[in-house]
Amino acid sequence: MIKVVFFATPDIALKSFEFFINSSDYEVLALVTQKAKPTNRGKKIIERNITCLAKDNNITVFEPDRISKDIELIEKLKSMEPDFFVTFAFGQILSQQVIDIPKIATINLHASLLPKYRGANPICEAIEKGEKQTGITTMKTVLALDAGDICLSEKIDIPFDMNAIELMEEISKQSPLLLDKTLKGLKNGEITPICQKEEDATFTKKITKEQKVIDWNSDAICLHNKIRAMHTINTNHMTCKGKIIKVLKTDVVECKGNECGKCGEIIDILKDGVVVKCANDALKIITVKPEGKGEMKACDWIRGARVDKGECFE
RNA sequence: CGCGGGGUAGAGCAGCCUGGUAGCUCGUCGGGCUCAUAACCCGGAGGUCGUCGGUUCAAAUCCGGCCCCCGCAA
Repeated sequence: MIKVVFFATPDIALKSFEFFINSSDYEVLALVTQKAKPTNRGKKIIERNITCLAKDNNITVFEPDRISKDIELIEKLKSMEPDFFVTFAFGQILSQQVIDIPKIATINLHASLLPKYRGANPICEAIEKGEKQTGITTMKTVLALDAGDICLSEKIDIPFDMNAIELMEEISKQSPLLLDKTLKGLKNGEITPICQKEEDATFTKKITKEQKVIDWNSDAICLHNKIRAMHTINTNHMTCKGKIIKVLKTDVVECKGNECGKCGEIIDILKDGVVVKCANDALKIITVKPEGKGEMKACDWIRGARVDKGECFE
């Protein structure tokens, strides 16, 4: 039995955590996660799915404010004598003291093909940059962000219409196997971690509020990438008649010349979408979510909103 | 008690303020026009107006309770 402490917070790590719990090769000693914060409307505190899963399986849950400074917790973890620490979207930075606790190694799974897209936001940014492929990488955790020696990686294709949620699901699905192979490989000495080429490293940035607003003076392809990158997590929006309209799904439509309209203008209403002129080509809006409403087809929305061809989005 | 929008036909909405015949754009079904069509014309079906109660001669509309969905902010 390989003894593991799992460090994770959001749902993307859920399947991996579940894998460790259910596998007879592993013993999950504890889950370390971020404290649940008041979220949603009202001020309800909703327990995270991963915490529920741990509790359902009688696994100890730790929710430190800052693990590196929690001496009591560090001592507890030491006394558990783990073989591995596995971190996957944990959300806190570990100190060297914590990294050194497990007998074999502290391993991190990162959602990109390192050394590209290091940092907090690799999934969205890979899509936004129009990448046709990304992946997941396991590495030995070091103090510098996502800079540890690489154990294994797995490539994942990004089709033209894939959004961030779908990519996350794919990553979530493929992660357990990669973690399994990594841990067993390291334990048996079959894996020799390879250091990253620092010169190839790129870093992702946090998403800002301004990035969420659709700028119709961009190229259609850029907007398409941006919208699927931000899908549901940090959805892009536009304004129409003073209301916020979130844009969930789009496609790029060829548009010859610049005579067909100005940027942001609705140039066509089709059965399956609303076509809006961009700097280059046009964007077909397929699915939207208006302020206060649920997700709906763009053509359904435009029917009820009484907006016509020729009008502009801001 | 964080702020706010909403629940009306299969879909998206209007109507509510100022109670009195269930409306619009689509879809669907039938028919017509057409070489043809996602276009056009004619006709039809389809709604306990979220739910419970109150006021009233009369409630989608006014009043109160409850349920559900969503946006912002964090």
